[in-house]
Parts: sequence; C-alpha cells; structure tokens
Amino acid sequence: MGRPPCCDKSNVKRGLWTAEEDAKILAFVSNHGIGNWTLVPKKAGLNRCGKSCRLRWTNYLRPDLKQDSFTPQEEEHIINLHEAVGSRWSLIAKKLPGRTDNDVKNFWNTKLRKKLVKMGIDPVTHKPFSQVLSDYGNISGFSNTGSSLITTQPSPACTGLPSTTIKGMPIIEKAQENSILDNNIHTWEYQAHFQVINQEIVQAHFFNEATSSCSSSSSNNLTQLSSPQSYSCLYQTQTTPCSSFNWSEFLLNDPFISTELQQQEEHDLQGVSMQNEIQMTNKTNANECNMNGVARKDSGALYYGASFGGQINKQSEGTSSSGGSFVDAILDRDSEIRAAFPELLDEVFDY
DNA sequence: AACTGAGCCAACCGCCGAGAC
DNA sequence: AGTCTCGGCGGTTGGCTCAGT
Repeated sequence: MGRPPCCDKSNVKRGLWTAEEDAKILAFVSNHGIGNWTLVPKKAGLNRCGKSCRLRWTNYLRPDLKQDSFTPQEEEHIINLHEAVGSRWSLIAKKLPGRTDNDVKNFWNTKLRKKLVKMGIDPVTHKPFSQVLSDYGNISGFSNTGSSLITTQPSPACTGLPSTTIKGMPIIEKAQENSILDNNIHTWEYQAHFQVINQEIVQAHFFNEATSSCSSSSSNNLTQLSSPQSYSCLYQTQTTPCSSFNWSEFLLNDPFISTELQQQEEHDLQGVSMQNEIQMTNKTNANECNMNGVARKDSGALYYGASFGGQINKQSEGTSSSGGSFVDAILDRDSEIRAAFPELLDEVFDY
C-alpha cells in the first residue's frame, strides 16, 4: 500500500498564520533546513498541514523574497513572459528573483490584466481586441469587412506602459489612425464603439476566459494564441479580415517550432532555458488538450479551446457540422439564422 | 458614523506527475 | 501492478482595507 497520510486534515488549523506560527517555521527551517514538509508541523510544534507550512514558507517566509511592490521593469517582464508562456506562473516567477508564483499571479490578476484591457489589449492573447474580434469572425465564418467595430481602439492616452512593451502597438496605432480617417469615424463614435467592443469582449470572448482559467492543459492554447504567427495580421489594415490567418493551422501548429521571430523573442526574453522547460511539459499538455472537440470540465472551467480546434478542423475540411458538440450546435444555429436573414450579414449590431 | 462596493492578497482547493510502498 | 502520498502547480475564494457616499 501507499504512504500514511501526512496529517489529519480535520484537526489541523487553517486560515491566517500568526507571528508565533511563523516564528516556529523560521526557527525550524533555520535549524534543520528544508526537507520533508509533512514532518515539519510535528517537529516544529505546529497544528498545521505540511502542505500549508510549505506554502507559508515559499510564499511569505522565504528570506530571499522581495517585500516591495513590483517595479516597471518587472511589470514589463511579466507581460512579455505571459505573452510567451501564458499563465504558467511558476515559470514566470522563476525569471523574477524574489517573486513567487502567487505574487506574480496576484499582480497579474489585480493590476496587469486590467491595465492591458484598458489599453485595448486582450490579456489572454496579447493582441488588440480588434484583432481578436477579427480572428473570431474568421472562426465563425463571418466576414468583418465593412464593420466599423473592428477599427476601434482605445485612446493611446490611457496607456500606462512603455510603448515598447506591447509588440506591434505603434503599428496598430498607425493603422488605427488610418482606418479612422478612412472611415470618417468621429471621435465620439470611436469611443462609443470601443465601449461596445469592451462589453462584447466580456460577454462574447467567453472562450478566452475559459482558456484563461484552464490550468496546465490550457496553457498550450494560450501559448499558441500568442505565438509570433498571430502577429502577422498586425501588418494588415484594420478594416480587412486577416485572410492569411488560419485558425486551424494556428491551433494545430506546434507553438514551439523555431522561427526567426520566435528565436528573436526567445533571445529578448532570455527565455532559452524556459522554452526547454516548456517543451518538457508541452508533450503532456498536447495530450491533455486533444483536438477531438471534447469540452473538458476542470475546476469549474470548460476547455472551449479544444472544442474550437476540433470544429475548425471540420470546417476546413469542408465537412458538415453535424457532430453534435456544443460548438456544432452553435454553428448550426448560426447558419440557420444567417440563411433566414441574409441581410444581417452586412449589419453592424449595437448590442 | 455607518454602509457599500471595489481592490487586494494570503490561503485554500483540486489536479497532476513522480515516486514510495 | 496497483494504490497512495508528496510536492508542485494554477485557479479560486474569504476576509481585510480603504475610498466613496
């Protein structure tokens, strides 16, 4: 049989740690070092689970931890690393001395994600929302041509990050400027459209939210979504759908295939060793995120990414969407509506 | 002063791979 | 070979703080 349980979970203390408990752990670690955490509570005289002791030590008591707030350099580093590896906080934290995965995760969730959204950047894909919508239009089969929605961008004035932080932003800003002029969109319309687009992102961008809450198995998709291939569209005009962008290839491609761009990015991030680490885990993640269109439930989140992948493959192969999955049902219904109301194809909806 | 909602973060939960038994 | 725990990880949550009303 296996090992005996580390502790009686019903009788251990939970919740916030007291200074006395902290002192006991510190004293124990300084005398004995870090070893078997399951023995720490008993030896240190604590009524806590060993796992809880380890967390307390790694997230708060470790002497090498920084207590001060994140610097702008760290902020930029986190954004770049998140773009490269997704929400693999432990990998990101390893590149930031003195920071824990919990620190980075909290900082991202409370500050950086909101900051990016405010800038008009999708925090999951690190692409402008307009780009995400354009891509989303490609997935569902809609043509975005003529839709002023996809030309919208937030005012650059609201940005608080260095312009170099977000790849392609200057290009987007220029394209945005051109598209606004081309389409004679007045400023107030522009801002109103962005408000609409923000609401749409929150409501209709469900699959990204799903992938963002996906744990290890979603990280693969996240990385794919932020791969350099996805930035090729930034060089196109905003009013034109990304004809070169192919989601089926995008989702099926190995995100770690070496390209010049990627090598440059790896160099920029000093992430060569990180890429190796990712490749080690990628095999597992690829198996988990199978492309058979099976939505998997884990920690309350559905893995829509895998479902989309499966559906896209079907579409690209020219087969009907009668498979019966959730996405199949949506697309079937979509087709019905579009067939019944063809005039809707050219309409811009104000939700 | 009391209430409320948002922001923040420490800690917990649940999953996974590795390895002990 | 099968069962179980450990250690690590990412996602989530409970509770504290603080600004606004």
